[in-house]
Amino acid sequence: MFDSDTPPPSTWRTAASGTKHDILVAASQLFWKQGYKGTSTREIAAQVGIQQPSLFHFFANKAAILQALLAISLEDTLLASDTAVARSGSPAARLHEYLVWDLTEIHQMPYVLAGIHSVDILTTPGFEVWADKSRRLYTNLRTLIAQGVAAGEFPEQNLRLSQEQVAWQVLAHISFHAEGLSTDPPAEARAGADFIIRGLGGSVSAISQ
Amino acid sequence: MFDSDTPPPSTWRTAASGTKHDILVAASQLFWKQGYKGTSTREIAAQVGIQQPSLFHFFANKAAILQALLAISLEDTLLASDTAVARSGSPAARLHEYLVWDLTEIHQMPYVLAGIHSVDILTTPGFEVWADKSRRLYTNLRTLIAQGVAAGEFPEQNLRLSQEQVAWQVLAHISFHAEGLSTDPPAEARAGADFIIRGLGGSVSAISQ
DNA sequence: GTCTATAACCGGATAGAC
DNA sequence: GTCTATCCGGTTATAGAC
Repeated sequence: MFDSDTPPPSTWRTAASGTKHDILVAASQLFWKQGYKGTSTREIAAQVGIQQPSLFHFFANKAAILQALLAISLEDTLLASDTAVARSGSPAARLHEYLVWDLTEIHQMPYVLAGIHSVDILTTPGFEVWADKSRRLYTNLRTLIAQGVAAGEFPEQNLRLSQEQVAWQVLAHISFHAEGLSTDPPAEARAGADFIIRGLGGSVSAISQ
Repeated sequence: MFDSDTPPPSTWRTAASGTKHDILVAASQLFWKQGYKGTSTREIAAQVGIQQPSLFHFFANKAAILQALLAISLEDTLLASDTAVARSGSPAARLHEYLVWDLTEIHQMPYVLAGIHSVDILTTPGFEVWADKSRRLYTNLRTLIAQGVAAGEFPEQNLRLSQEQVAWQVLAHISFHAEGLSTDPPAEARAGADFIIRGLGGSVSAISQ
């Protein structure tokens, strides 16, 4: 996906310790299990081992925690998908490579970045930036699939449905990982990318690893 | 999936009108968009056009609304998956047939049955019945895939991961339908089932429709 | 940077009239 | 069957001490 000298900026690797980091990890797990609105700031604080008002020393309000997680979830991912769209060569191979990268990230990061992309969150006033990034990410997915169709690697299909299918496959992996079911992350990332390429009607064996 | 003289019992078709039905439709849409905890009984009532306390004439409490939706979501589906597992013949064909039936139901029913199977709901005290049905449904999915592997229709794979992939594909279709993006439900149900069979490593063309 | 105390608000649910 | 009025517990956020 990236040349060895140009890795993607890793937002979450830079803040890998400290109370602020602990809050984000705890919040992401609780948002995944219970949803954003369903998680109280008391629960987050309890998980971290501090009192509820202490959260507001690190984040202005509850929504700021959510926005930090959206940044981690969307910024690198959008960048990587931009790169995948712009590059030349087999679209199916580029999509596969992007997916392996994304699913590998999911297995490596301490956050559980599901439950923060729901309809109501992205339509909340003040979240237009994230709604826009989310929309651009999904547009990139459709573009990659369309390129694959044009190249004869995928059959004709409903691009909007295919986009939804790909996006929800990623959520399947987040959930699988968060439930502690992962035993061989690289193998599972590959299995996830393979599943999607095959599902879209492509051939995995045609992609040179 | 079923002989023409033995259709599955349709829990949701029997209560297709009235205020109680309207409450379930409104609640399912809001639970999908905002989650169970994130949806207030006042919002549900407003959507139906009644005052909040009037809800409690039809349902003992908020959880009873959720349980009614879980019944609609799980009972027929579990029954259909039991049948798919028990029948003889090609496992891939039986899985495909079950998926087409399930995805077609999703497109026909007035409810949006996502957002009610989250971890925290199924682990709530008093919800053991639904947790059990959910577990049995997922076991059936794994069994069908394992049968397909044994029959040589699918390659060896991580059954737990495959189960997760199949389950989340169904959620992709619920979301696609709920967003009003559906234009040709039968075609989309088939496309969804095909995607999964191919994703699992099976051949769609080998399945006689 | 973390705490206690508390303000202001919103949640589910009940009582009882009509 | 639907309403108004209301209780009570939980929620976010602030004030201010240490």
